[in-house]
Amino acid sequence: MAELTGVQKQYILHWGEMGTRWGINRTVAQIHALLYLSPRALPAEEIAETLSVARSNVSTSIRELETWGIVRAVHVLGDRREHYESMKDVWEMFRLVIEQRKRREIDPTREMLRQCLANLDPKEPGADFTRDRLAAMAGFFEAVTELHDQMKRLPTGTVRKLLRMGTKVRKKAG
Amino acid sequence: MAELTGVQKQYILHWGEMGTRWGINRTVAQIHALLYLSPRALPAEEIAETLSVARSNVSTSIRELETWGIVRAVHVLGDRREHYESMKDVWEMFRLVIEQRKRREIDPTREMLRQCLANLDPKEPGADFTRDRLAAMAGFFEAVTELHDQMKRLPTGTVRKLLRMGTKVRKKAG
DNA sequence: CATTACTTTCAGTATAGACTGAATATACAG
DNA sequence: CTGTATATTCAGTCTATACTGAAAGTAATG
Repeated sequence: MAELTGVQKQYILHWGEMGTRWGINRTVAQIHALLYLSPRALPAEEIAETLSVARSNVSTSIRELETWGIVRAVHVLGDRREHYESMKDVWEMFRLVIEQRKRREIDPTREMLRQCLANLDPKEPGADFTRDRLAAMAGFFEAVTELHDQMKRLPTGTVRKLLRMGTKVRKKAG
Repeated sequence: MAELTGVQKQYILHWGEMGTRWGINRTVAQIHALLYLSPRALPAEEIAETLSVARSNVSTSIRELETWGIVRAVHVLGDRREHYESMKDVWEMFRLVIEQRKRREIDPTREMLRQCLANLDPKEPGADFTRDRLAAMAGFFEAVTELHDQMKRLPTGTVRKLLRMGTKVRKKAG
């Protein structure tokens, strides 16, 4: 098992920390960090040793990363074990994560807001006020969804191009 | 103390749930939801009763919301107690939260990546590979920062306008 | 088909962070 | 000043979630 370099340690610890702040399990994030920096696919056993976590914990965490679609198992000739590697395209990685978090969190929230607006009894005291607040929030989430859809249609690399165009775009819109 | 309507309950519970998924304390999120839907500012006592949490818990949570800048104390004539109200402008609210999370999480990550690139020993095995990975990640975070800066300069409402222009913008960039 | 290598599951344990309530601090009213 | 209303702090408790290790499951090998 290769020891971690100082830089790897720094990156992995930070990434784990950031993960927790965004509702992602620390170990899951650390494993992702390790694989992202690894030039070769690693077997679960080695991941467990390197990060000092239980083998079973690696198993569960890897599965989570696989469901995100940012880690996959590969096979190495002459080795029965699964080896895991991370996707290397950072933009694609975040695109996948964002798309899925949108599906799991934004979409249900939009649905909830729609439900609330539907359930709203106009005879309740303050119903008008409540409707305004719900509608404003719903509008925001619709916009976020719109933004996401627009981005999704862009081929990789175009977002970066758009950013460079930023100033011009702002002028047109302003 | 006013009882919650069904719609309020639904909204508050969902909002609390979403909070936890994004690393925000459930109670903090629930209090925000309650205040957002409330047509009048509420004293801490009433918030505690309505949500069935300890008065002290409300105190702490309110302070957190105040540091985000999305809740503030107001005074009611003939009442010594502080009453709390939420900002109602949804866009501004999210702008504040995003700006601060960027400062707390994106900026330190950029810094960490810079540090890592600086600390990288070119004699270490695989240093070139590591540098590539770090640089790619750093590029992404720079882009996110750029995007954030661009947005920050837009007056409220313009983002919505831009979204409507989306298709045209995509053509220009494509 | 027995053995070995590897992976997953899961019941129990550990732990970080949330929450409570009593104690303390603050500030207003009389 | 004294008493009362309100707000904050903090030590201890609770709880949701992460994590472990043993047991069960799966699959390759000889």
